Amino acid sequence: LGGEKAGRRRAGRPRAGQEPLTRGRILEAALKLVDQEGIAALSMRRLAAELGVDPMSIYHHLPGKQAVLSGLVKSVFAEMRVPSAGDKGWQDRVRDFARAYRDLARAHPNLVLQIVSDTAAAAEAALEASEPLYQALDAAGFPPHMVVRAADLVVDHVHGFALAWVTGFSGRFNDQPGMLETFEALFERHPDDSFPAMRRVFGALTEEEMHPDFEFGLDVLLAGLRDVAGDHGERTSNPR
Amino acid sequence: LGGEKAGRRRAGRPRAGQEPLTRGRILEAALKLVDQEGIAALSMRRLAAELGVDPMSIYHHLPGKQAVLSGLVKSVFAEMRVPSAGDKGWQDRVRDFARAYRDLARAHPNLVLQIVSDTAAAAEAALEASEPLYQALDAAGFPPHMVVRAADLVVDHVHGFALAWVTGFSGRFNDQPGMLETFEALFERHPDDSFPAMRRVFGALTEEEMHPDFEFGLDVLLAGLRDVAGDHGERTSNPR
DNA sequence: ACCTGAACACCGTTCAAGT
DNA sequence: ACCTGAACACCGTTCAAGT
Repeated sequence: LGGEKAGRRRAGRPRAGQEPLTRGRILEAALKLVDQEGIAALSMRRLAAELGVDPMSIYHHLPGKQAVLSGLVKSVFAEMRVPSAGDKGWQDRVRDFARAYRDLARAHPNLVLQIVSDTAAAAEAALEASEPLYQALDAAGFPPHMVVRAADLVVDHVHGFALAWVTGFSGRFNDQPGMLETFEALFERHPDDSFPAMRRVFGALTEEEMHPDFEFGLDVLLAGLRDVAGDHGERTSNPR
Repeated sequence: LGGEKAGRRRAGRPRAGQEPLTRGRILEAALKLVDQEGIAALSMRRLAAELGVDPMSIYHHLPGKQAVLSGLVKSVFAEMRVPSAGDKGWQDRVRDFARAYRDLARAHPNLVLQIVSDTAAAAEAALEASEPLYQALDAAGFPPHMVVRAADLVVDHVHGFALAWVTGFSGRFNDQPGMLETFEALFERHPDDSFPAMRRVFGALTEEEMHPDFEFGLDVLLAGLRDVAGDHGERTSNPR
């Protein structure tokens, strides 16, 4: 059950024919492992086996497991591409950013927990990725303190959504057959007069209407920002 | 470095004088351990040592480590208290829920990652806790499909905020001296013409204005919900 | 019934050694 | 310089045994 990769190698420099171990090759293998088998499958020993190498060899390129995880977060952030602004209005640009970030999470579901929790690692990479968001909010004419808060809000929302999505489909919550049934089963184990609002709401819903809706969240956030900007914001520019 | 708790015990029933091991005592000790030393400190062996018991004894009350973690999530949810509705309007009731949920996260920072990611465990406990939120949104006159989406939105936002808060202060991000300095240090390692919007925004900010603001997020969300309700919602009731 | 102890199959990482 | 192997101090969990 190791990997069909390679037999034991001899100590010393790599021989002429074989490609040497590098940070890049290690992270590539680690990402593949995490994407395919989940974060729990990533151990230094397993990773080494996958690379056909002694576990300790990895430590010459990355200082430890934490560094492997951080490296993974950085490399997926580096992949993130926000569509160029063009002549779009600030709201569409905020949407573009939020969707690009969501897509990053969607591309690596097994890494989402790491992405949203390892801010230290994400900080530098996220800096690069966040500039378009700050440009959009700045272009909207919000004052600086509102720009940061609005940016936090958008990012927090993507995090919350990604988390719900990822735990939903690995747990049994957003599963194919039956979030509604899950709820009804829960209701049945409680007195009839408990949870009146939830019973009423879920009772009136189809399975499809249960699915989380990323765009709805964006609509609400943007409408809210327009509104609140009026109070605190002294909006100045960009009619579009 | 174990714990100053107890020496080895003998096999067999607990003696008359000592309190027997129970699910409750185990979870209590586990929560204390997690609160004080973090989630990484929670191992079955360490937990057993803390209880003065053989590691395997725990398995007679909880089927495994996953069950301990789920039990922890459930017990903190059980502590959650949302202020009663009184004659407050739906928006204040949504605020009450969101604040209560945030406070739960704030009370157990080391458990936040577990809370936001273990939806399976949270489902039942969260059901109980979420009824006030559904009542508020239902009372607002939103149609059922909007109630679930609005509820998801509020919960996702609290999750995102809690995550940012918890990783902020355990990493070095929201740290006492200097989020702003951290950013400036990052900027200095990049070309002068990079990140124009972020440089402008952060340049105009005081340290205090950097701090995340939970209430701002709530303001935006509620304003957005009022707005969007007008489009899709056929609001019917509760002028207040 | 409830608790224990040895054992199994793993971990991450240090350190001294090989080439 | 780069890789290795044994060793250390941990893990979660199974299983047979104690009282």
